[in-house]
Amino acid sequence: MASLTAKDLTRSAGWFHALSDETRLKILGRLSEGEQCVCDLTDMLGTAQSRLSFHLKTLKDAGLLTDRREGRWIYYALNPEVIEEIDGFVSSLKTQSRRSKSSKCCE
Amino acid sequence: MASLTAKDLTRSAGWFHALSDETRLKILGRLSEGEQCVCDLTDMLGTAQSRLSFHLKTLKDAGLLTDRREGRWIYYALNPEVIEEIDGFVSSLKTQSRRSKSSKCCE
DNA sequence: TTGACGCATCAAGATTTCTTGATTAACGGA
DNA sequence: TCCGTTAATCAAGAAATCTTGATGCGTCAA
Repeated sequence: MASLTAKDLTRSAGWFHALSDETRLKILGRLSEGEQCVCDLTDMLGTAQSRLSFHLKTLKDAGLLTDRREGRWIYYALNPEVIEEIDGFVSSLKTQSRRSKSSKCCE
Repeated sequence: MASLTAKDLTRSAGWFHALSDETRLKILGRLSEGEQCVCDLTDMLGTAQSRLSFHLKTLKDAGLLTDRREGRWIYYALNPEVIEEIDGFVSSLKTQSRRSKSSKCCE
């Protein structure tokens, strides 16, 4: 967190932008149960297909999802590596926020 | 993550929106070293004062920051409680993404 | 090879967010 | 009290994002 390059900053902001939409959080919630095809997600969200496709692309472009085709269907899944990176980012922020909280007591 | 109410969803999306901007991530990086007054942040960012104020408000409204006045100055700091909540959210997503990854091996 | 299905992409408009410059409010010192 | 400083707020325009409906592309089955 402390030493983020400009590139890191852009990438991190991209992660959080991908997470900043309720529809996309619902998608992630569903995918956290495992890989899903687009058709199942469409049923769950009850939304226009192009809208879902837009949000899936947003998540995928940010690196949070992977996809694969199987016949006519396309399956999306969480990308554990990137999610670990996000977790690392937030964890380090947490650690530092606790440190700075305690430092306030002694100033 | 699995059982998010509509209200939770909105709140979580709000957190991530607050984190989705490079300027705001820089602010958080600075505040992770401890409380800072607005004037110091202005110097660091070299940006218009109203712009900084806008981003501080965005972060504060999402719950990530606290502020306090001391004479003429206003000090901002990370809000550890909310940052822990965010960390909890992302951690649970991480845990589930690992689980679903391994489940793919056995289907 | 034709038609139906599953999904991505495109274009256009609607909405939200961001930036900038001006104004205002709160505070402390002279 | 008056003035300078610090920072929030406002208004307006710019830019980014989202939604919708239409279109296109790949795949499978008949």
